[in-house]
Amino acid sequence: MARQRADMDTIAREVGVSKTTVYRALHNKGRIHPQTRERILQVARELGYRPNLVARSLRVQKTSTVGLVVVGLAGSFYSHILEGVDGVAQSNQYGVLLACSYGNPRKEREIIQMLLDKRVDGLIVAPADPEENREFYEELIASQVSIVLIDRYIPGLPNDFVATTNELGGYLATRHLLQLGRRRIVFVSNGSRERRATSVIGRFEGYRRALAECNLCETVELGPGLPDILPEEEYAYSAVTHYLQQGGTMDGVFAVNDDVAYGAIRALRDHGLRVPEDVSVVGFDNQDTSAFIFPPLTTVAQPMYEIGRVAASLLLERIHKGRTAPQQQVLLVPQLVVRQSCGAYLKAGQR
Amino acid sequence: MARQRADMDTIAREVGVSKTTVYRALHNKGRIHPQTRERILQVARELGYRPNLVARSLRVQKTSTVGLVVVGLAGSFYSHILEGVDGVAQSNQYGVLLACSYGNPRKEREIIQMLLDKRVDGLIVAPADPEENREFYEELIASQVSIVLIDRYIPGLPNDFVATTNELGGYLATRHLLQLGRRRIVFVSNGSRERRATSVIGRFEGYRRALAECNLCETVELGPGLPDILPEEEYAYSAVTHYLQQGGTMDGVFAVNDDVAYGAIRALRDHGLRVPEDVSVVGFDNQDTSAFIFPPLTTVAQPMYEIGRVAASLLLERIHKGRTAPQQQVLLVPQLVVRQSCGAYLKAGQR
DNA sequence: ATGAAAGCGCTAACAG
DNA sequence: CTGTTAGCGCTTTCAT
Repeated sequence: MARQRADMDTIAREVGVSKTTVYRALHNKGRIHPQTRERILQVARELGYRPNLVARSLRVQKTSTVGLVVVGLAGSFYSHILEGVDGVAQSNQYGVLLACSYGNPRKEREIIQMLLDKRVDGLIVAPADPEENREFYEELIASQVSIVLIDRYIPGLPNDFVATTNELGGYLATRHLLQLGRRRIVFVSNGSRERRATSVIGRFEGYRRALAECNLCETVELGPGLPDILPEEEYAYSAVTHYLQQGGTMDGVFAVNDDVAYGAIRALRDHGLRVPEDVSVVGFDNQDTSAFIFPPLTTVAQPMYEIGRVAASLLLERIHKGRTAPQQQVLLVPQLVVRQSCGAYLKAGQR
Repeated sequence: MARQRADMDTIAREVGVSKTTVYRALHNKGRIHPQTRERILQVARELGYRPNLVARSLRVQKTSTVGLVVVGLAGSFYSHILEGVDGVAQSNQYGVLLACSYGNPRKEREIIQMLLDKRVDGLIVAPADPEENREFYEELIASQVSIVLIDRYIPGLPNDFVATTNELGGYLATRHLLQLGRRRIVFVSNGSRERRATSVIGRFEGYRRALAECNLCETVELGPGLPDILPEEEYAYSAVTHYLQQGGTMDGVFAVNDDVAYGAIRALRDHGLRVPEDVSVVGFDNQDTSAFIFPPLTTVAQPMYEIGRVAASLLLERIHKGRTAPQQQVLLVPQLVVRQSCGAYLKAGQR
């Protein structure tokens, strides 16, 4: 809190009017003599007056600040969401208080508590776990905290949230592999905590549905049971390697996200398998650099910037309308981005 | 600002003591009868009391919040810095108000003004331009605002900042290319605004110095003069393509950052040149996925998380000590990460 | 058209 | 060991 600048009282004294009049001039509210107004504005400028927003916040019981809690910043995933939120916030004169839970539910609670103590007007959060903080969130909602969940949700919780239809994404990815003639398609996931996220569950369900449509009822999942190591790329590498060494076979991989896909591809290669000739791989998220890896990754793109934008808009709406507005659960549709890792072009004879 | 919860007055009334006593109990300060204390704490818990940090901020003239202004969130670059800042902030009970300037100096000023109006205790900013806001920053510093610049600085400004020794990075990258026998090495940059950033200038100087050491005095820069298009990868693609089409030649590329390197590599390939056989490429930043692109990118790694961490620590120090502490300009040393795009392994016969 | 006064919820100096 | 009082800088009601 640097430079002790002039406050409204100083201006009032300087001009010889009351604080109230200064207020009216500054906000152009109520009747005020144009000349008085001008004089006040003039002096305010000379003194370099700047409103003290914390004083205002205390008075009006509103901070014009939202809290944003994400699981992690690594990868381009939350970066884009952040940009979306930032955009809406800036154009509505809101501030964004950001903090990272690093996937830790306890830390998530502490962060939210802190944000609430700072009296943010609302919260956007990507919850680390669908169950562990359920009660906590129920209480928040019961006590009228404006909150919108993103990316993952907490089943049964009556709140706003916005995410991708992960089930559809998983379906599209898997169907694409099936259409390329792949029949032994494995699902590669990413650590036990993440595995419980609704986003991941959705992707898996889509995978299962696509298989079922081809009368393939056996799902194979690589990952569960392994120690949770990071980064996810390493986790996937060891999951796939382990499976291959046990004699497991596959001709298609649906990776729960692009990082996992990178790890899977490396494992496949190190095992002497070619991608996409021997095994087709599809990822999820369309990370910024997935177009540049080798082979360029076929993946499911989520409209991440849009998720941030919509979440922020929804939150502001909720803040303004309070409980009156109905809960909204916005699902954005993902898109399959076909590149080389699945072999579609190979198959099409374009190679 | 949801749920109107109990305040200190409510507790005081409930327990039958004064607000001051409640204060003492809550903060465990001054003499207070253990029993009174217990009773107060008990009631506070029952009422779900939570301190109102905005009221406290107003009173103590300190918000325990820092502002963080970055130029963009795309790519993993600022993500890691953000994590570093977030880490330090969290462990010191500070909040982080984040906003993005998108490289626009005017927006940068507006954001900072807003953060200052919100009375952040200090600022961490990656300035969009080294000149356009010079006066603005001079005024900030003159009015005692605690501020630490990151990544780029404003020459001649007496303030704290932390960045990488970009000159050294540029030197290491270029020397590596020279040691591989490359002699016609071009520098590929990224748009006119970015080109003015001190970080970019430093990299170029390092490039020049390395060349000079080999008695190569001709520097070749690709990019200047072209229309500023985004993403940078596209910009680099067209810069390199353009040069090649004009009959330009090269056997080495030092790209100002990894995104630019990706674009350069693609342009080279599309022109029938092989990387690294015909042209060696080195990037800068060591983006998360640079290990996965094809060929894996040789690049200069900046300790980004560390930059964020140090910047935040420095800022907190500055906030606490005010003007007394001397200005610190911390430079962190970058490291060359040798992968495949330069052909080092090729050369070493390890292929 | 302007002003007086109260109060948001907390901290802190001072008094007892 | 506890209470009284003032005040951070602003907004807002009520009065003039």
